[in-house]
Amino acid sequence: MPELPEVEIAARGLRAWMGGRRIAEVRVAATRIVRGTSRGAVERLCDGQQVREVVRRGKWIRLGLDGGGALFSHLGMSGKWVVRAREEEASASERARFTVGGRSVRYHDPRMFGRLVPSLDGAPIAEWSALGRDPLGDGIETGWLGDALRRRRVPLKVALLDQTLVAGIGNIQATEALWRARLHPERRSDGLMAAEAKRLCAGILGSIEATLRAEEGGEITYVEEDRSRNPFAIYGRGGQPCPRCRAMLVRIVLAGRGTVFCARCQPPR
DNA sequence: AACGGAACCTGAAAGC
DNA sequence: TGCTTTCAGGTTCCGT
Repeated sequence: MPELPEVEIAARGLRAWMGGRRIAEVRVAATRIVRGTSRGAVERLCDGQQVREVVRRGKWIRLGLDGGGALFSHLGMSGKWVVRAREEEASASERARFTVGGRSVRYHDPRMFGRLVPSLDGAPIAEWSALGRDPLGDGIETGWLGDALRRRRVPLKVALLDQTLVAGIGNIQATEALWRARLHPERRSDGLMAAEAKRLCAGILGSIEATLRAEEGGEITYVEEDRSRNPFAIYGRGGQPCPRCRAMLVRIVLAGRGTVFCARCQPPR
């Protein structure tokens, strides 16, 4: 599912396909994707507008339009931006279509958890304003992360999933970052030593960068669409040996989410 | 107030 | 073989 690296790749795609170009035609097919307002509102906002910039923060993308408005995009769990020839037929999961530069930029989202949110004056929507630091855009550093974690009293995994702390981390990146940092997902966030916060900071950035390298280029495939192409070290690998120490990877449910970790190199405390 | 769990969805995989 | 059930999880909402 889309987390920071996948959304970053989507933003790069949108920038290449739409940046500086005029939207000649818009069609939003699924009302559920828009929510709160009508699909017509999105169509009226974007129709004929030039895309001035494409910015990503966390798992959100903001398309800035030359008329002053903006369109915000969240991919939910199965959203994807793709480019197609204009004449190519719509797939069953197509929810919106933007004709730009002679090509067709399409939003696919089979499960429809994603959202397209119009902002008439370009002002940030509440979800965007609430986001914490973006590891790539803002950068994160050890001292800040350690302080922020110590102010909370939740399992580390829960803290990492909180978009108001570090924006863009989802279940996969949280799992991978904790493994890289050799930290147990249930360790309490207020009990971290400085050295551990340093490892976690490096783990977050390392995992995001590794995922970006593994997934960039070509059209993106989410791991649950094709499990044979799992680029992650331990996500989705419960019951298999830890790639670092060969102990059996354990899968638990934490905060309602599948959580894989190595009981040997991610000790409970 | 904070926290857990359900709901929202559909396609794929597992179970029978 | 084919139908049914379970699972996946980002975010919001609701009940305790």
